[in-house]
Amino acid sequence: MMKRITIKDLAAELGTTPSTVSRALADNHQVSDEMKLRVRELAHKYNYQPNKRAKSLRTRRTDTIALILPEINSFFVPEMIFGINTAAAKNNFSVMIFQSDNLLERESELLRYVHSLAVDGVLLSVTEETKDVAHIEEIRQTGTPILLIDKLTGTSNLPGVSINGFDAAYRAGNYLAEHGHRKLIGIFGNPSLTMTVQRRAGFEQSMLEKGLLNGGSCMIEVEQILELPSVLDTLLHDFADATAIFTMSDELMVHTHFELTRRGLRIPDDFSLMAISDGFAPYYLHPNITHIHHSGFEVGYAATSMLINNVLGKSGTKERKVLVAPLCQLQSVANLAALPVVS
Amino acid sequence: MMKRITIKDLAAELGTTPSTVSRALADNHQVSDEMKLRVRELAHKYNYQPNKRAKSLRTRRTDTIALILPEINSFFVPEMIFGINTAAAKNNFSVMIFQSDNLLERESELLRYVHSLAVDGVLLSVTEETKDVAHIEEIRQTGTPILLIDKLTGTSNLPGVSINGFDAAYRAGNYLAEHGHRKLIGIFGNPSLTMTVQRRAGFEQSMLEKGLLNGGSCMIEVEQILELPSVLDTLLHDFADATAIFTMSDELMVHTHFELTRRGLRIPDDFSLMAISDGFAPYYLHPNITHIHHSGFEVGYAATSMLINNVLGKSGTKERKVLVAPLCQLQSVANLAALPVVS
DNA sequence: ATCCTCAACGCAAACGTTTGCGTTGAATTT
DNA sequence: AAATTCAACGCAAACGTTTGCGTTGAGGAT
Repeated sequence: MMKRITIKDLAAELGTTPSTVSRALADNHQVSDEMKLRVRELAHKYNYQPNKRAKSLRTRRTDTIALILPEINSFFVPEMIFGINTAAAKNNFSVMIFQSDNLLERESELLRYVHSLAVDGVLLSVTEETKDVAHIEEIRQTGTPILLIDKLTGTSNLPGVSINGFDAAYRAGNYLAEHGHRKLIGIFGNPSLTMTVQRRAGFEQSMLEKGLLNGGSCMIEVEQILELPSVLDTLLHDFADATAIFTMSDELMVHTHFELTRRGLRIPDDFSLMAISDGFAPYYLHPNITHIHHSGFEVGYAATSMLINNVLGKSGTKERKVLVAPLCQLQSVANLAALPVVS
Repeated sequence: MMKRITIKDLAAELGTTPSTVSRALADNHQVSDEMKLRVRELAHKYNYQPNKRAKSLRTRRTDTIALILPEINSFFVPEMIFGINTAAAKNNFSVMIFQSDNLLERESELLRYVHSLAVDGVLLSVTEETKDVAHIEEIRQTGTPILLIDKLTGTSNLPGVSINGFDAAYRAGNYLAEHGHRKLIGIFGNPSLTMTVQRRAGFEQSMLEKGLLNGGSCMIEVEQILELPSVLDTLLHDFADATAIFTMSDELMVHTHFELTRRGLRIPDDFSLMAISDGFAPYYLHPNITHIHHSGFEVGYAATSMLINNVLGKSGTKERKVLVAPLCQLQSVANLAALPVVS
């Protein structure tokens, strides 16, 4: 177990001072080429690694951002982390990950905690409980940039990046309508999330414009995924003549897909299925699910780049950024419009 | 933008010194109850947050561990991160995440980098390229505990935690054999991974003991998931009378499931399907896939607990720990043994 | 010979904590 | 009354860096 070697050790062995060694390693013009060479050789010989903690104490920069998210699920989140990590790595930043477990209380704690960690910025995906943003503003006032990611607050107008949920659901509705589907079932998640509100609104707007709102279509929200089987039982009975189902998320999609095939219903023959999805699960299911691609990678990458630019002072924009999600046309939606219309 | 308030500021306002404030906040017996009260009140009034970087510089403890993994996929990894995070949070530790992109070169860089970050320990999931462990030992010699996680090295005997892949695959093979399957197809991943070697060996051992090795069964390795469709084409043709398929991972499982259903083959009527899985995807697919549950959460949690105990000096064990993966019996395996045996 | 310039380096403070040790004054003991 | 004890606090160094400024000496200009 070797002692960790410091700049002082190098200085002592070279018969110089820490300041010169520091400058030499930083390639400062104040030190001669000869000295730079000697320093570098010794540093390499001892495999010297600068202590970034000490450095950050002095420079007040840590090159670290914190990511706080409600939970780590298997759909959207991994890709988002991937995007965040690559953007961070590109800028030589590190990222620390924390979970709020969807609890406002824990979110507040973590915000204070990362502040004590003196990170350069924080990426925050708010919990379902987060309405008031006092705890966020509290940290923000200290000068630590905070950027909301994916899950934004509804009431406040804090800067953040996410996809345009309204638009995504709106275009999904249009796609179904344009493929001749007149009776739709829309399945949504927890209604207390702004994400749900927006997507539902977009879908509703589409149905309104296409004149599908009051003709055997329906929209429903399931808070717990466990409720889905029984909800679908009711739905498939009450709206048996619906031709297409839309789900606002991957989780709802895979479970809906499962429930349909479990009942022996075929996709897209008996029901068409469409979703807003991260873009992976659609390829695991048969037939591949037509979806609006909500890329976790892009959201993560864009948000992290913005935040770091903010930290580096390259950018002063503190706006909300919404990404548009492209449509990915696969095999789960039947084109009824191609058939002769029965009047 | 308020200046960050420090222990000095508190001391100045209270007419005392930083040392007393520090002790007061630490509830040290050397300071009077009255002073403690005054300090706490002021600290609360100003919402004082101690600077952990400064603290860690002095105490030589950062309460942070680093996690380095080859990639962030959607199957095993998210749950493992979840497990790591909860174990860390329980001990008031933070975790930083880095990706090596499955490159040995990058792994070395990251190892040096996290060392310069002065983390208290590191969780390392090695790349497929990692044979030599010099770069790992280099950091280890400095006193930073390193624990391998999930993906271990084959040659060296560095401490680590993972599941018993041999045993998992062995029991999967037994399960299939005991359910009357005599001709099996085993599908495995990249053969250069020790994980693959072990699982394959376990499956082979089972087939050997059950006498299935040379009777129309086969084992195959696919390096790239993209190869799977064509590989299955060949397999299903050459081994058309096989009754069960085993896949060593989630990724192989979902794609195999897809390829089967795409071809109109029914599970388990035409083929039984079994896998080693993280335990989520089996429930998305129909029918639910019988699997050996390789819990990412448990692996992550166990490893992190071990590492932190090591950091805290509570434990000196530097062994390898293998977890056993329980069998989860669902609907994808037909019981042929219940049928009368045709002689 | 004197002055100025400038390259190359050292000194020391600072970042915000923790902590060993010394100091103070009051209370207790003899 | 002198000595001892002890609670409560301050001093200063230290953790490993960075950085403003001062110092040194050599070389060139006058």
